[in-house]
Amino acid sequence: MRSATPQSRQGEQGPACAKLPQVAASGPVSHAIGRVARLHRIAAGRLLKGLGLYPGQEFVMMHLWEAGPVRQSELIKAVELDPSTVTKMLQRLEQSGHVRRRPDPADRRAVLVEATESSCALLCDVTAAWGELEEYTLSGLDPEERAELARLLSKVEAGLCPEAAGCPERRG
Amino acid sequence: MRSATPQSRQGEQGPACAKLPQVAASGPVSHAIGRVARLHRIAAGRLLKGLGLYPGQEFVMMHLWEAGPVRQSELIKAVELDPSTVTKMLQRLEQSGHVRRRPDPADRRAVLVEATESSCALLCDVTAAWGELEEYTLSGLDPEERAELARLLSKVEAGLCPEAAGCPERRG
DNA sequence: GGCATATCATTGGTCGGCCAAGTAAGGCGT
DNA sequence: ACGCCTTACTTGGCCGACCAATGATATGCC
Repeated sequence: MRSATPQSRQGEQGPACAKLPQVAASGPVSHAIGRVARLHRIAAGRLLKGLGLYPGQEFVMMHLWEAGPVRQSELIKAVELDPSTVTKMLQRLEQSGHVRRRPDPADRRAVLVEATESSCALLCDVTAAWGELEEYTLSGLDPEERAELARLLSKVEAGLCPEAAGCPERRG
Repeated sequence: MRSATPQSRQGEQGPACAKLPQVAASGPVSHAIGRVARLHRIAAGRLLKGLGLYPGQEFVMMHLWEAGPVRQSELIKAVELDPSTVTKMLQRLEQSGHVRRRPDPADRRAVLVEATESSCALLCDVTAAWGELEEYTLSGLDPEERAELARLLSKVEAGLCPEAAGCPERRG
């Protein structure tokens, strides 16, 4: 109801346009998840920018730092992303010198991926940035709330994740 | 060895690669937010797919359905996205017939956006899908947990959002 | 051995999302 | 009336992320 009298043309749209009181209010948690994730990602982006990484790449690098040279397929499983996403990310990470790739001698389909030495210098910075992000995200929540949030999120994740097969595909 | 004993080559990475116990475990909530949001978006995508919408577009359409013809700048404020994001989304929504745009007679810079009649037929479906998504997301949480999650998320959002100016830009 | 199938990775395309820059038009102040 | 700042949108470029389809290799089965 701000500018532009909302019902000006609204009522004329047709019978199918049953006016619901508060469309946007439906699914408050879903909305919140989206917005929080977006803001969180932006914050991550800022912290990572100075380190030469883009948001999302930290996960890959962290796994590489932690696990050493790994097969790409394993990396994909670890970060739980689409293979094509990882491929493209690795191409960019390779080009920016954070990662090295070579064919796996034991399996000519596979590719071994490892963090470069220079990238290892980032480990501490990234870890610090990540910790800072966590703190920034949770500022304003006391320890108890933080634990509860972590618990609830992992519960939601569990409900969202494994049922990829049985999740609602169509309505009805 | 195929799964590769994790420490096989690890120690050789170099001195800069100080081994941290669980790099990935740092920032558990941040990790969870990212993963939950991703899964949530995928679920939303599935539900929306049959309706001809892509995830993210629902917010725009919902606002248009609710508010009627609005200035694009107002839409941008409402959905809290980058102007360029909204521009491109609207171009696609216009092309797919969900939205109509025309210049604002009162301000020749501005553009008025409104949902098309045909798109209004989707209102109920989208609302239903959105409700289903909410339910699917929260399945496994009792009412009390749901309320608590909503509360915590909005607290996190509040902490993340307004301090866009004062948020951590660099480490230190 | 030889063929069907599964796995690994890549390519191409599409979207959402951001930033940075640019254009166009209104609004002021003097 | 002129210049100047602000607002409103667009464009181009880039990245993460998905899906679908493809080419290469391994492997299983007969």
